[in-house]
Amino acid sequence: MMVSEKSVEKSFASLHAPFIMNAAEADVIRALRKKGVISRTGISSITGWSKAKTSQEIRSLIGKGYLVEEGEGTSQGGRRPGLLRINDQLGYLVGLDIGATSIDAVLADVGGKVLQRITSPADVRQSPEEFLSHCSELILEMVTAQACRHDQILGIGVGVPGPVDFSRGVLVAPPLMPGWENFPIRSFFQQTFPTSYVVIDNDVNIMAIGEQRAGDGIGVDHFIFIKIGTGIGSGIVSNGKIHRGSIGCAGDIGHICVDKQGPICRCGNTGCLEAMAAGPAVTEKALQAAKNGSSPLLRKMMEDNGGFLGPEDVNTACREGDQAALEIIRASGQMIGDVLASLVNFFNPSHIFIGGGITNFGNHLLVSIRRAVLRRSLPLATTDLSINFSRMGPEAGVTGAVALAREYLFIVEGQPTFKV
Amino acid sequence: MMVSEKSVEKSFASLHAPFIMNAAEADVIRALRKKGVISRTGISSITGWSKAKTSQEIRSLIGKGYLVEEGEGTSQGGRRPGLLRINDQLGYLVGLDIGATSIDAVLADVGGKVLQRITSPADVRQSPEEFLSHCSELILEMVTAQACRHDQILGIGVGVPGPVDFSRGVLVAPPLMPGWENFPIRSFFQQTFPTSYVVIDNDVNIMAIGEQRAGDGIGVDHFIFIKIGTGIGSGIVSNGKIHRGSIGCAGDIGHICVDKQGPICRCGNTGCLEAMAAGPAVTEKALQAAKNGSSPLLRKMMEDNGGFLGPEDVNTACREGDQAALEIIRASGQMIGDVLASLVNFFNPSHIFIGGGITNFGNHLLVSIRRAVLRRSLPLATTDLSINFSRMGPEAGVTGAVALAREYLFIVEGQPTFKV
DNA sequence: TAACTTTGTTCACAATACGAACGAAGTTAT
DNA sequence: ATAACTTCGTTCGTATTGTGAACAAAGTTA
Repeated sequence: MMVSEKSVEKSFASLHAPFIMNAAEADVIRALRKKGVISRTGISSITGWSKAKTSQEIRSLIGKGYLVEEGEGTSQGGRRPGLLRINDQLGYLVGLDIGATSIDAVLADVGGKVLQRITSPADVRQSPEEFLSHCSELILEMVTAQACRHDQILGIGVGVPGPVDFSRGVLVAPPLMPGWENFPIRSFFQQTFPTSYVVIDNDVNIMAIGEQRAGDGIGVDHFIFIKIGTGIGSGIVSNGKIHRGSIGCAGDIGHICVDKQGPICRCGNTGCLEAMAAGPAVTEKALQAAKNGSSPLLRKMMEDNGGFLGPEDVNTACREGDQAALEIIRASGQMIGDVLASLVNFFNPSHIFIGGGITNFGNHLLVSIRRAVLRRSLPLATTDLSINFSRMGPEAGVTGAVALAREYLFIVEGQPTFKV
Repeated sequence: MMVSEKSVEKSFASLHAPFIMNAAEADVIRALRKKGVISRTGISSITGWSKAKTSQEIRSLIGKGYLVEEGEGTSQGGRRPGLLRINDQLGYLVGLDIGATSIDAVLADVGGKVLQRITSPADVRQSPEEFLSHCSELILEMVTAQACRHDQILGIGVGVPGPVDFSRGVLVAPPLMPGWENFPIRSFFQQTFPTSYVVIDNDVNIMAIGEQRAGDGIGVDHFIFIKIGTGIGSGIVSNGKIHRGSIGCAGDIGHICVDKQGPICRCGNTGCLEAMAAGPAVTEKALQAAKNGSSPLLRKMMEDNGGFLGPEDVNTACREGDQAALEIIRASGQMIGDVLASLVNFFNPSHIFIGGGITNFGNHLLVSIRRAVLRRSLPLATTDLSINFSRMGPEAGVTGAVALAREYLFIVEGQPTFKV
């Protein structure tokens, strides 16, 4: 009686994160993470543990509900292997990508498979409480839609547009959202989702993580992810790990100076990359071209738009062969490329991924960036360098947020912050 | 008989690197590395192993000759602890810092204590065989002077002025020493010193390692070490580890563009930092000032020198209050600072250490660098940033080379490249 | 149908690591 | 000065951990 009651309690409790395990079990989980579906013998040969021990640990993990059997594989000339996988029904993960004007949220299973995605307009100038309550509602909306319980949310990964003290999980002097400084995002979410582990990171860092876990950055040790949109930022991966810097503001390349005689930036300095080459600068130049007559097409688009032009208008004009628009995009690409050239010399990455709203500017932008980098970097640093748009599109952020949360799903005895 | 013979053989063989040990023994060694001299109980509490097990492993390590007893410590209110330390007589390490015109070599014991240091002029344009033979002779000279055997050299750390493929231990497309490309430095040294493990790294990287292990960089996770001399280079530490980049040329900031209208650099581009702010540029500007009459003092020094001026002359002139010399140094500092400002935004280090020949230019240079960085970097990135000269002087390189070699002294069963 | 192969479990055994007890060496309180 | 406590390190019995060998299960191939 006693024993059976205890075991029932335990199997229920085990549905709540974090999942505690020993080192050998962690090896098994790691092997499963890598391979997805694999046999006991396969796990044994990956982990190095004997077949006997491996089998035993797997029995334990199945007992706890972490693993499930997934039918049988094909015979390799003998008995068919019994396949195993991590129990995706163990619970759910949430990824949040907080932008200045919108929230991107996904609900995924513990395997990282996205079940639902929501995008919602929002204003980051709201108070953190209001804004995050909105986020919680979005999560609960998905929870309801997917018919799961809110206490099955095991991890929440959050990307925010500002510098983050990663270990404390708070924003540090964020220019876009001053009221958020030191706001305890982690405990806010844990009030509503007490079963979940909450990780906060910079928005570009989570995009880089997304690229590293689910994009073309898999297996790449040194790369830079550039986000070009309203601002310009970057996520840095060094030796396979995110480089966040001393106080978490690494990658903030938007305010690198490209021209001391340039226009004044919102940061107060002159000639910042962001002020000269990001979205607003591009549309500003386009408006000038429309007004001063150098581009009749842009002028027409402006008039049709009621006096406004967006980045996508410049792109359209460029596609239709408008020289002024092309020149604006080229100039932007060259300035970005000049900055990247310095960073390539300094950091020697093997890949640069470019993402963010400006991505659909297409090849003209990419070509000018590449050309500038090739011209100004050391030949050695560029021989093995690829510069490309991220193929993950707008999903890089939330994908990375989920991947980040997923890292902290399991906890190993003795090791305070173990990542599987 | 058999047994005793065997054990003699074993204890002799154990004098040759690498020293193989199990995981628990490695924990003991690691604790000893950290504390230097420590009791058995102390090791037990650091490693987490029980007193019984710790004692046993220590007995084994003493038996192998890796550890020695170091008298007794002071009582903490009970029996006096028996102190232990790593056996410094185990063998010796060599650090080599190869410069364009000189070799800096040290012989150290396995504790890292420098026993002897030699500096010798050399020309890197020699063939690798000639040059490295010269290095070997220097090492043997020290070996003789210190009355140790050449087969007691257990590790050689080498810093070379060029990009290094660290895992293969060869230079990759080095501009200063084209004939060295892919030359097997490692096996060259192992012919003469078959008992030693040879590690090759970039010259600025080993300076950064020196700063990290024995200088003000101890415990600093993110820093940049800048070397300013004939050229300008940097060593990068991210998350406590050297960042070498995709092909090993990370940190090569000398060819970052500071002025597109600037003079032509030896790399072929225009306006590189190196061409505008490094040693040769400084002396060139000083010569101009001497010739065009804007500095009578420099003119006099030039004439006394037979038409030449060195960086130290500019420094002297500056100290004596010469305005032209001061302006030259300030301009150099500002350009370096402007580049560093970009790197600070990108990398967010907590420390920048400046070393190399130009270091003794003193405060004028440092102040202008700091001022430029503070003006052009994000305030957030500079709040916690310290920019200082390295206090290790010309010994940073060799110290780092020894530290690097020392990491590979012990090898743990199963783990291919374990660092203690 | 017999002879291999591969998978996974069982079980006895070896090794590993620990706790408790103890001896050794010192310090502090009375 | 002596008793009582502390700390250090070793010894030893024991519990735990992990393994290899044997075996059972399930299939494939000659």
